[in-house]
Amino acid sequence: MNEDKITVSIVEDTDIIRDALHLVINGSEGFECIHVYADAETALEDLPSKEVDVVLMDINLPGMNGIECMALLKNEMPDTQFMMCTVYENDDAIFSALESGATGYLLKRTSPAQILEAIRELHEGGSPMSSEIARRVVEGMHGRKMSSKSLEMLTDREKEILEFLAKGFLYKEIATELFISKETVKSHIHNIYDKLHVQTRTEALNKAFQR
Amino acid sequence: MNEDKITVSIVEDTDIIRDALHLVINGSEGFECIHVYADAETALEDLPSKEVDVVLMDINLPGMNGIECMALLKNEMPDTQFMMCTVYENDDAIFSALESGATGYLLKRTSPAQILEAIRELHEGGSPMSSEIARRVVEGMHGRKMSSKSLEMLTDREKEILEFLAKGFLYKEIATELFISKETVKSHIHNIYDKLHVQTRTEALNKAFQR
DNA sequence: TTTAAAATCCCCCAAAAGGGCTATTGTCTT
DNA sequence: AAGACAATAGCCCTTTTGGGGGATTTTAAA
Repeated sequence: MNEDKITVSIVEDTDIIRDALHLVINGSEGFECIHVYADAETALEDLPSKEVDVVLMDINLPGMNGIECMALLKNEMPDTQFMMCTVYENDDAIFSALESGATGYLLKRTSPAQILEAIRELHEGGSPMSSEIARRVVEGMHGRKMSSKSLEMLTDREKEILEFLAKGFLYKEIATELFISKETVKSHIHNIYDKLHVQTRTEALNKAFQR
Repeated sequence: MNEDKITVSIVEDTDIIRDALHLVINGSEGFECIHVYADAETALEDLPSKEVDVVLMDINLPGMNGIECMALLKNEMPDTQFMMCTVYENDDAIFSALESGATGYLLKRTSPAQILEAIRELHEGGSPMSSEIARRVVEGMHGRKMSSKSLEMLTDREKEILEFLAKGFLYKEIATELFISKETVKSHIHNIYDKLHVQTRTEALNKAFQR
């Protein structure tokens, strides 16, 4: 009877919000809120022994913050989906949450109906994000490929060799890979460094890609 | 009278789809489709001289593909928002589109109503993505910080030195920065390489960060 | 056809990186 | 007090990098 319900846990320190979420979720067809926690430490103790589909995690918690807590929990519960649910919309919080394993990210002003919809979407394999969040994420990716400014001066061959440099290949390995001599590889790299105004491999990679 | 309309252009080679989008957009309150193109080359010639809020761009075009076309257009029209609209959902297409400047990414099976909603969202500063796409993007970010598995074995000092390695510092520069000898830096790096099972700086950085 | 840009290769040489090994000094935990 | 670990530092040695040149060939453009 409830094998088709989506099970949810909540980690949220503000009583009113926690209780409201609890009520909304339990009052909705197809959802069941099975645990609530007021802080990271309690959640860390109790949650790993349970099975739950989705965890709604606040970031601003007393003591350990929600991102760290989520990162630790995700290790022990790799199949559980974590949705950050917070007022923070600064890039650091967003990126470190997503990099640490969150798959959804909602702002607190999201309506109950949207939260339920997001939980369902998360459970079905999507990654619900408030649209402002999505934009931040996408903008974080812009211009990652090649800082076209410097890179467009590179020839195709040079870009090809740059790819190998990025993979950490030795000159002689690149030479073997491309069926050319080590000296030629050196020449190309010399030209690449000239064009990018750098002296070392790492500088070149930092300039060529965004990192 | 139409300063509040969202102006849209379409680049799409399939006649039926192009016409259908055209009709849907022009038939909807608040939207106006002002140009349509059947291929990248024509769009590149004509679009930069126009002003348009949103461009719907197909990826699979005859001749130049939509991603390249969008990258070139984005350079000349930095304020225009580009939404990729395609059947492709492989990671390469998604990432290179977003890295090249797209801010939205829809799959073709999206309904007309959702497409209109997405255009509006895009125009208002969001980044509409089909949920499968969002998940791919988010998964692309997972584990970017530090592959905690290998990195948690590093001491604080070692992590500190790793940061300098990432910036491309020479051993002696790191030594100066940290007020220790070059030999000590070398020792730390040696230990880092041991723990990460690598032999070179670039390998270490590739393993430590996700790139 | 002349020119220019790419791609190819070689030599010399110095600086940097990295492997291996040992050793001292703290600090913390048993 | 003993053991473990971290941070510090040094020495010897090899490989890799990267900076200078210079040279040839192929390809593309003017």
